[in-house]
Amino acid sequence: MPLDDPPRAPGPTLEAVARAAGVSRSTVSRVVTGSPRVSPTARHAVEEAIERLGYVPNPAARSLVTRRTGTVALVVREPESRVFDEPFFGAVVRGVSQAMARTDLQLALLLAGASPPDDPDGEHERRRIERFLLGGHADGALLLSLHADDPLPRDLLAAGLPVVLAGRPSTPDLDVSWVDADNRGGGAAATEHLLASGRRRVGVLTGPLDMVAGRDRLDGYHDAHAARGLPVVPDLQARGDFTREGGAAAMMRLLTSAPDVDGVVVASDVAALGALQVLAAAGRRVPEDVAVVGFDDSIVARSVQPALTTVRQPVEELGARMAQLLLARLAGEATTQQVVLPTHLVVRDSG
Amino acid sequence: MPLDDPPRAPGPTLEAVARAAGVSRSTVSRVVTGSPRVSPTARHAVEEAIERLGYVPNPAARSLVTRRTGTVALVVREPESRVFDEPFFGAVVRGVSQAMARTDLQLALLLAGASPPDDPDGEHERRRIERFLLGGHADGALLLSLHADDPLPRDLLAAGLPVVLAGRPSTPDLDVSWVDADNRGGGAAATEHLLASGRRRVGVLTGPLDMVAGRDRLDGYHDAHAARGLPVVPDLQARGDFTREGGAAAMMRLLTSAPDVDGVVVASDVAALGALQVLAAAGRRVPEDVAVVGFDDSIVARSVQPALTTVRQPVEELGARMAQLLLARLAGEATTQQVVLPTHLVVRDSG
DNA sequence: TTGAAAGCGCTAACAC
DNA sequence: GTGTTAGCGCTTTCAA
Repeated sequence: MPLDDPPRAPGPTLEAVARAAGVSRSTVSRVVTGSPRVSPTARHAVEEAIERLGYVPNPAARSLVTRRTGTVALVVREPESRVFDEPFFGAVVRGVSQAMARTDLQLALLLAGASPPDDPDGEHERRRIERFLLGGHADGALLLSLHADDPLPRDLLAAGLPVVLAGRPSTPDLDVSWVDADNRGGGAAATEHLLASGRRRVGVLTGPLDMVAGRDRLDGYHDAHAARGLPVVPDLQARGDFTREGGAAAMMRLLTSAPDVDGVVVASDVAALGALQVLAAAGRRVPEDVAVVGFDDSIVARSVQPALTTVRQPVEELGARMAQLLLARLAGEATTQQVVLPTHLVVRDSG
Repeated sequence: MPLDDPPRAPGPTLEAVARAAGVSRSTVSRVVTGSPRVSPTARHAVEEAIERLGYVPNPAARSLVTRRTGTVALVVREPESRVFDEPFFGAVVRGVSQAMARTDLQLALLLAGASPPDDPDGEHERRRIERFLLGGHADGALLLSLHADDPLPRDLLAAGLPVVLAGRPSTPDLDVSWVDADNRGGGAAATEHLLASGRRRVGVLTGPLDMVAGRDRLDGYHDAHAARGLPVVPDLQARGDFTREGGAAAMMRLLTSAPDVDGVVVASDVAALGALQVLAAAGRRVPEDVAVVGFDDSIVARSVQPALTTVRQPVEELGARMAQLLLARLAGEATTQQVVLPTHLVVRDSG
C-alpha cells in the first residue's frame, strides 16, 4: 500500500523539555522512567515542563534502545470459527484487557487463518505472524484457538518469545505456560448429570477432534461412562463442530445410528441449538424424549426453548489469567505455569 | 510493573546484511523499502543475504525515522456493553482485519470505559487513549461505540490524527469520515412491517438515546408512523438499552403504560429476548397477541421461539469499510467520506 | 546506481 | 544527583 503522505507534525521532544526545565536530557529521562535518583527540585521542574509542553515520549525511540515494545499480541488462529460467532472472543479480550489495564502494555490483535489443511493460506499466514512477532513488534504473545498440529507455538518458543496458550497444548513436551478450562471435567459432569437422571442411551455430538478442547469434552463423556462401568458404543458418538450447522448435521447422524438415544451432550451451545432444531423437526420432545446439555453458557443457552442445561466456562477469567501469566514472564519469571480453571454445570430445562 | 528481564537476543541488522551482500547499508535499505533505484545484481545479492540471515527489519528503528508506526488502533469506548455480549464486536474485527490483510498494517486494540457519567473512570481512560494515540503509537484510529457527548473524536481530529468513526457523529459539524448502518431506515422498516400487517398499537423499546444508533432507530419508528399519518404517543415508548435486562424492564413498563400494545419494535435482538420472556410471563402470545421485531440478526434471533423477525446490519462490511476509509486517509486522501450501509428486514415468525 | 554521513528521540553507562 | 556521551537500527539527503 502506498503511504506517501507526510506524517503528522512531531510533538515536543525530551530535548525540548530539558531546555524548558533547565536540566539535561538525562534528568528528564530519569523523571520519565521513574528513577529515584532525581532531586525533588529537578523532578518538579521537569514535571512542570512536561505538563506545559504536553510532552509525550516517542515510543519508537524508546523501544529502539530498550528493546521492548510495550506491546503484547493476541493471536487468533482461526478467523472463521466460533471464536467470532459467539461472545467467547469478546469475553477473552475483556479479561485480557482488564488484567493489562494497570500496566502500560498495549494489545495488538493478530488474526491468522487456521493451520493447513483447514486453511489453504494458513502456512503463509503463519509466516506473516512469525515475522511480525519475531521481528520485534511485540514482547510476548497470547495464542488462541490453536489446532493440534500447529507449529506456531513451538516456533515462537524456540525463538525465545514469551508465550501463553489458551488451552493445554496437544504435545505435552512443550514447556510453555497455558490456561485451560476443565473441559474434560465439564464433559464428565454433563454426561453424569444425564446418566444420573436416568437416561440410558446418552450420546455425544463432539467438537472438532483435532482441537484439545473438543477432545477433552469427549474424553469426559467417556470418563462418566467408565465411572459407572458403562460401555461406550460408537453409534452414540457423532462428530460435529462448534457451529449450528455442524450440530444439526451431527444430530441427524446420531438419530440414524442410535434412534433410541435419550440424552445427548453437545460440544457447544450453538451446536446444541442446531441439535434442538433437528430434534424438533424429528418430533422428539426435549427433555421428555431426549435431554440435551450444551457447553459455554452463552446467550444462546438462555434464548432457546427449553432453556439449555450447559457447562459454564469462566472465559473472561481465562483471558485474565493468560495475561497475568504473560506479565509474569515479561517481569522475569523463568518457570512456566499451567492453570486449569474449573467449569460447572448450569442446570436448566433441557435436561 | 517491573520489567527487569534482559530482552531477547537481537536478530541480524541491516548492517549485517550489507556486509554479507557486499554492499552498503543504503542499498540494502533501498531493496527492503522497494526502491526501483537498485541494480538487478545488487538486489539479488541483497535478497539472498536477507533470506540466508533471516533478516527482519526493526520496526522501532524504522518508525523512528519514518514517523509511521504501521499500526492502526481500534478503540472501543465501552467495554461493558453489547459490543462484547454479542458477535457484533467479533464481526467488526473480522471485517477490519480482512480489509487490512493485504496491507502490512497491524491492529492495536484499545478498550476504554465509556465517557462519564456512564463510567466514572471515563475521563481518565480518555486521557490514556489520547496519550497513546497522539504519542505516536498509531497512524490512525477506528472509533467504536461512542456516546454522543464523547470529546474523544474531536480531540483526536484536532491533533491531526486520521480517524474513522463507526456511526454518524452526533454533532454534524465534525469533519470526519464515518460508516453507519441505516438504522433509521431499519427502524422505519420494522415499524412499517408491523403496521402493514394490521397492528394498531405498535410500541417501541428504545436503545440508549445518547447513542446515535439508538436515537436513529427510534426516529425510524416515528417516520413510519408519520408516513401513515399516525400519531406517536408517549405511552407506547419505553426507554431501554441493548441488554436482555434492559429489554425486559422496558417491556414491563410498556405493558403498564399501554396494556393494549399489539406490536413492539425492540432496539436489539438481545433486548428483544428479554421482552419475549416478559411477554411470555405476562401470558401474551407472540405473535398472536403481540408481534415483536428485533435488531441485529444475531444468533439469538434464530434461537428464540418463535424465531425473531429482525433488522439485519452488515456488521462485517461496516468494519471493512471503516478500514478502507482509514487506509485511504493514510494514503493521502484529503477529503473525508461518509458511508451509509443498507439494513434490511428479515421476516421470521415473531411478527 | 551506489555509498557516506547525518540524524530520528531516547536510554544507559560512566564520569563528575 | 546530574551531565556527557555513545549508541539503538534504520531512512534519507547529498555527492560521486
